[in-house]
Amino acid sequence: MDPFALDRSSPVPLYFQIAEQYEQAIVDGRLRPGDRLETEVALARQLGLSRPTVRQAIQLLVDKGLLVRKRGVGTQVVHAQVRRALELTSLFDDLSRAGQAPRTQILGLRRVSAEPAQAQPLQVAPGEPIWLLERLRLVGDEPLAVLRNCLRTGLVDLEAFDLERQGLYGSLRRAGISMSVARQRVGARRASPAEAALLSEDPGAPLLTMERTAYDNAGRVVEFGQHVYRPDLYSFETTLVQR
Amino acid sequence: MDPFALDRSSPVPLYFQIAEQYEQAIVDGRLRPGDRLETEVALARQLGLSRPTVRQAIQLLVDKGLLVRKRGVGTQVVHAQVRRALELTSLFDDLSRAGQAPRTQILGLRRVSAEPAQAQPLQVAPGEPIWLLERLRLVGDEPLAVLRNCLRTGLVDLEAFDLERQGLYGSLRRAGISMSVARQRVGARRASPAEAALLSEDPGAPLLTMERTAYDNAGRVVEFGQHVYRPDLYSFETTLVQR
DNA sequence: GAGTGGTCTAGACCACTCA
DNA sequence: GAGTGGTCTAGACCACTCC
Repeated sequence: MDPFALDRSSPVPLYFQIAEQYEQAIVDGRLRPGDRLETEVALARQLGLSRPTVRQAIQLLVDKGLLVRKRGVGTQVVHAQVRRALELTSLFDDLSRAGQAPRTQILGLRRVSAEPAQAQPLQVAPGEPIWLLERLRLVGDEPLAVLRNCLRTGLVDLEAFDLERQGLYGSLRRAGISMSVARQRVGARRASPAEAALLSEDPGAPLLTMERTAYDNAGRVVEFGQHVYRPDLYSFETTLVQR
Repeated sequence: MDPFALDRSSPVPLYFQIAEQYEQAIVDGRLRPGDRLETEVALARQLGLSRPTVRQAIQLLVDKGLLVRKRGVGTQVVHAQVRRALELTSLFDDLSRAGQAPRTQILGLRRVSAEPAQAQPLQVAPGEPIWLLERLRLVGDEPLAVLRNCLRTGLVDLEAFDLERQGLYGSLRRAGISMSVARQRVGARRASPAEAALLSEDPGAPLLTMERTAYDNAGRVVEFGQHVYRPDLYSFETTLVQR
């Protein structure tokens, strides 16, 4: 490993700068699966930092599934091909980063009265107005997913944003709304006739489903989504870490 | 919140004791969604601990998606019905804890020569001997999933364990092998005729699929699984946290 | 016995939020 | 301006692994 370049005047925390450089080294192949890192104490001495700061950096990468630690032994790069972990982002971000040129087609955006099935996850009273957004996601010319989202009104005026270009999460970020936590459930079912038509699939074809409820950093529900994906074009990848 | 009972002679770390008691309070309803916790400094003073220790406890629950923090504001309980997050466990554990009396039927356990498709994820040479384990999981009398696992030989003698009663992960734990990290991919596809017969489904019915590679805390591949689930009986739940 | 990561202390300064 | 969480320091002792 090359020496680190730390910028103490940067607003980026030191532990994050360290973690970024290690992550890059792993992705680049400068650190290979099974390689041992230097000990936390040695690293702290070399970098002129305290051990807790170095430890915080390593912990970040352990949580991402890139490193494994063993007491009395040391810290090693995990023996796995590194792929991007599932993060709290939208499908739009996922595909943009994969360079696949996603497009979005708005099928409908309107204010409706919340039905009980929508009101409950959004934690509003039934009959209250909510945003209902339906979109078709395409990658190239292939339809990929049908996205259906419910949002509380009052948070943001969705019609003011270019949802086709920025995606929903990008628009929310621009409005100053940042997601903090999300719960999601992934399942499967047959395509309805309408979904099959939109996705160029046979009726009854298997679809991957995802339901997600997202919360801001005040713990309030921001968004509830029910999405269906073509399983030949999309799947969900997660890294699980024992804590 | 009631005062905490900390046991400094316990081998359980103090930060974990604190986190456990908060988690219990949230599950019990003594702490309700939106409730504010006391400040980290105040908590440290009351508990007679340093602030970093208290902070470590809170971080654990933030990572679990139970609490949200906001600088300049405070720490709150997230506005969500609390459900168990997806952890690094097996389906057997999942169902046991849900009180659903899972059963396992071993369809086959044998040593085979690794085919390339099996050798690659296990990181052994093609043709090397590996364990191949096929099981049918049932809940009550309903078939739930077909589980197919490949393991490196040499780690453990699978025939020495009662896989029907303990599950695979339980057997590995007994053999002193603990999982540290796992990567998994969830998708969907049609049932093959054989799978349909095992799962009491129609051929071509939609199935939920999961591929998982698990690593021990030396970063070595331990297990590679390809599983299919009946989507009416099982789905995958995850909590995503912005870091 | 030497070396590792796991836990913990008792402070410090800062950026941010809100009144 | 007061109070919050975010970051960072410079140590300490312990449990565990390996030789």
